[in-house]
Amino acid sequence: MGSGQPRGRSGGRPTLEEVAVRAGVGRGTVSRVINGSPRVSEHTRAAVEEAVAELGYVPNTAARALAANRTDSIAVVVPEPESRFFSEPYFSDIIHGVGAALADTDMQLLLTFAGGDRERRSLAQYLSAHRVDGVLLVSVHADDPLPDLLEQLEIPAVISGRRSAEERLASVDSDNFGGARAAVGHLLSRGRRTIATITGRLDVYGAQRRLDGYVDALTEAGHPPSADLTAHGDFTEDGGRRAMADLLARRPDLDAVFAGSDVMAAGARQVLREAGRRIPDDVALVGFDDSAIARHMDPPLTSVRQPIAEMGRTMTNVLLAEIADTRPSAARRLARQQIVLPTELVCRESS
Amino acid sequence: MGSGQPRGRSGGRPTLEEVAVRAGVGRGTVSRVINGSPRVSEHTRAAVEEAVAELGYVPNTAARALAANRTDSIAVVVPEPESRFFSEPYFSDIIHGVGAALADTDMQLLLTFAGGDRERRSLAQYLSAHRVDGVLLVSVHADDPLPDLLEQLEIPAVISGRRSAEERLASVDSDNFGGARAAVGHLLSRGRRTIATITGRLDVYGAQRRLDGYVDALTEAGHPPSADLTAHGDFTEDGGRRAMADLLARRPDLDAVFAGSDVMAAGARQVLREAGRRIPDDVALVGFDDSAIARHMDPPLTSVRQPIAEMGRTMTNVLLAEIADTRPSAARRLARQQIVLPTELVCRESS
DNA sequence: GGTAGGGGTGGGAGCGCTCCCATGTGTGAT
DNA sequence: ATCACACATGGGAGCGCTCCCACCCCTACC
Repeated sequence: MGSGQPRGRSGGRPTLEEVAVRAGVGRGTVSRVINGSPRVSEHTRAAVEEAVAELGYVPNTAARALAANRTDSIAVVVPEPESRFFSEPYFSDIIHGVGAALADTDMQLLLTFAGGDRERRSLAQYLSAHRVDGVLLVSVHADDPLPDLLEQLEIPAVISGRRSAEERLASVDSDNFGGARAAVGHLLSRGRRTIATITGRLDVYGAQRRLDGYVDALTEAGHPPSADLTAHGDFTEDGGRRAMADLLARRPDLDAVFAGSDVMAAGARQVLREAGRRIPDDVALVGFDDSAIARHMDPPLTSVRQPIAEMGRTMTNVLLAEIADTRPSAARRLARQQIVLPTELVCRESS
Repeated sequence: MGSGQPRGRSGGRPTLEEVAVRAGVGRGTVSRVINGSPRVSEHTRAAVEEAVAELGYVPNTAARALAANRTDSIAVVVPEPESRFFSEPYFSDIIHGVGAALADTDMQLLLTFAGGDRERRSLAQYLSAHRVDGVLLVSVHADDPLPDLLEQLEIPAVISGRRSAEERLASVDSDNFGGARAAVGHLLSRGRRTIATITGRLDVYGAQRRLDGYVDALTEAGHPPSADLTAHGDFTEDGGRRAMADLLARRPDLDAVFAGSDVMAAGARQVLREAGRRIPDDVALVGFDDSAIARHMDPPLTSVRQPIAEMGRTMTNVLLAEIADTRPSAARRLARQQIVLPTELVCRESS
């Protein structure tokens, strides 16, 4: 593709020039009005705005992009092959927030997929061509080369979550540590004492932080966790099942489980059932994400809610600010924000 | 927004002209090579391709769009306010398919939201400005003016599902009728005889077709359904609850329920539970969509799977074909495709 | 040997906009 | 009245590409 015929040369959509003629002013003046420059008299501005309305003028983006060397669009990069990503509402919610934040602007949202090798290459090329003003990176792995490429190209970018404690890019994360602490604190307050945890992939920073929060809450309460109460899942339901089976084998006396995601909690629930443990009577269960699964599970799952849509909104606003920032790149680099949004424990019947 | 400074004028990215100089040919020739025109000698083509590779040349989209009056991008219009839309994986899956189909092309994917009135207006303006080559319409209501606008502007468009039996736009739908028939047939084959149904909003064509399929299957089997076995939901969980309560009140003897969506089935399940009916022992339950909820429900829900990602892929291919079609618009109008993709019954423990 | 014809090629003329410099035009200070 | 300066305005010069016409040269045919 990429060829295709030019379709019926724009059935006479009005141009800047025509607006100028109609309003009896010069092109430059119309351009100033369109772009909200203050250097136009009130009277002239009114005349131009009238002409714009009469003609139904809409600026041609391509021409503007060409002349001004900006695109008025940002890209969301989706690490597609992870089907986990698509099977959870995370993606939809982030996009939801991004869309909301963008609604107040003229910016367009581009969706790009960084799935296979080929797609990654063409994405790199795409970014090198500066075809977007900024990039939103969703769910990036620690070893992804994309953030470095963006830094090198000096393309504004914001990452959801972060890759490590010292993230160089601007980032918006949720308080995984605090959420985990709250979840475990809740279990403690319910009288549970032998609290196990199922972690996500620990090369994902957020998963590590959830584990940290678990350890911290228990330690603070004077019940430092023994190592055999921690099992590692990989964010999948099956991983949750395996981890739960391990835990039961090692510590049949456990009376609560904090899972690093709802999906893993779903797997754990199944194994607990099969082992004849009642939830929450014998074992309390808490998840993370507060996804649809949590509400529909039997019993409904207590879970830590992340403000995902708000993360999307915040990411977008941070990105727009970076794009608008005209200071030298060194200053911009120093000003990069690291935002952490609060999480919230949603109590249901599983605990 | 929409203003913002031009960022560091393109640190010398190579242009067509520079490639031409390097390859020792004219601009026109390079353009021909880039666009795969056959009117270039093998020898010249090789020289140009080498120069392109050496310089790392990437065409400037804005310039191309301006000169050729095409954008190489398509838009997916998302009817955002429907939170139902975002809470189900439908959206993600469609996008997934669209992305896959687009991976083979140079087309870009734009996401536009048609939420509030303001957004709708700016979308209309956006489309009027022909800023995309084509549009994918997802989940459109029967009375939405957008499709008509698109037709009038002669912008190629494909709709997911359809608005009525005689859809004027090209469309890709799943076989709702067949899926419902299969679901009901399955219940009949399991010996159920008093089969009720909970419909979605009947102004959604697909919901009507599911009801039609239900009626058809029962009629064909010689058990034409009585009217009191049909209750109307609105695709929400709460609607499912209410409909189920109605049904139980009217026909306490029912032994199976076919719900028009998994979410409504979830609501129904709850009411059945509370009424002391065991699933599937007393009442068999079948849903529609095969969403994550179906898998995680207790007991896991038998459901009709729609090939959503494939719908996205197919829609995209149909749209690309329409965009490439250069015949007069009357001929194009006649050639609009109406595609129906098969559905599949996924049997689980609820039936 | 002359004349069509065709494939291959170069480059002018825009596409519609922004940027910026040059040119008014009015104000206040000198 | 004179100068300086700010503000408002017009329009030339591109931005990088595609389209298309003119041109060249070579083959084929008369």
